[in-house]
Amino acid sequence: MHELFAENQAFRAHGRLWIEGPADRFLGIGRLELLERIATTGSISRAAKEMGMSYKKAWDLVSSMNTQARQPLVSTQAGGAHGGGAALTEAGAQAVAEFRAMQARFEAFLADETARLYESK
Amino acid sequence: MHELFAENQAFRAHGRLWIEGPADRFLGIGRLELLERIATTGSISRAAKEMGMSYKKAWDLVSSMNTQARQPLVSTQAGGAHGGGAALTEAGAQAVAEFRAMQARFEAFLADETARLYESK
DNA sequence: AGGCGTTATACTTTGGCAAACATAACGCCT
DNA sequence: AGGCGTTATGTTTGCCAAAGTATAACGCCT
Repeated sequence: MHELFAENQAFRAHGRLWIEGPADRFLGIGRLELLERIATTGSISRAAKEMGMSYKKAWDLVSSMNTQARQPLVSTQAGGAHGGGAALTEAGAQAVAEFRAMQARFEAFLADETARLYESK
Repeated sequence: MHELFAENQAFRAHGRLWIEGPADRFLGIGRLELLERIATTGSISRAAKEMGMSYKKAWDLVSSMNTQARQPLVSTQAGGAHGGGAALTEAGAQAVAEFRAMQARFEAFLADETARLYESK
């Protein structure tokens, strides 16, 4: 047992991981979740509502990702059947898959570091 | 070369790492730097000034760390020679060393993930 | 043609939090 | 005793990012 950190595992390694783009933050856990919900709901507004996020904020995030990436991650249509909608592009689906994997490796790293806090020297 | 991320290495994995304590954030890169400067300057106020941080904020951070840890990380004296001062305790020095190492492993992880963005599949 | 739900974008308001300000206490030192 | 630089703590101010409000355009569908 480690001397510094208390016996009841009250200390844990936490963190945030994201990909920084040419202009701005490009993709983090929040944007990832938004992309996933756009994929399942077929619309930015429904994805935003599910996350308790304003449509404006969601749209700004999508815009930030689309303008930074070589190819847009989300394709949109204003008007049409059901008023329009949005979907992931090929590049969008690929970005989701890659960042999910990166995030999983990060969570393994954090679990490892938390364990290390309590291992005897 | 990867299809998603542009040719000029404009995308990089970034992140923040910290140790969450029983009540609150316990130790991150900002608090670490503060502790290190307390060690070298011998005072909270000088450490804060070096970092462009208000004394109050620095004191609040020290207080948060001292109350969460089993033993205080920083010992202080109000009044006395030169008005008083502050120093790292044994536990404080140990916390600095351990978190420095954790942060170094994290930076290696980030460099690895950045490289992975550009490796061919 | 008009309705609907969506995307698209500008403008205004608000809330939370960091910074600034203020004050007291402490204990050596001259 | 009084000054000094520090710790210790409460209160106020200000800022800016987030949220909210408003409006327009789009294109299927009845």
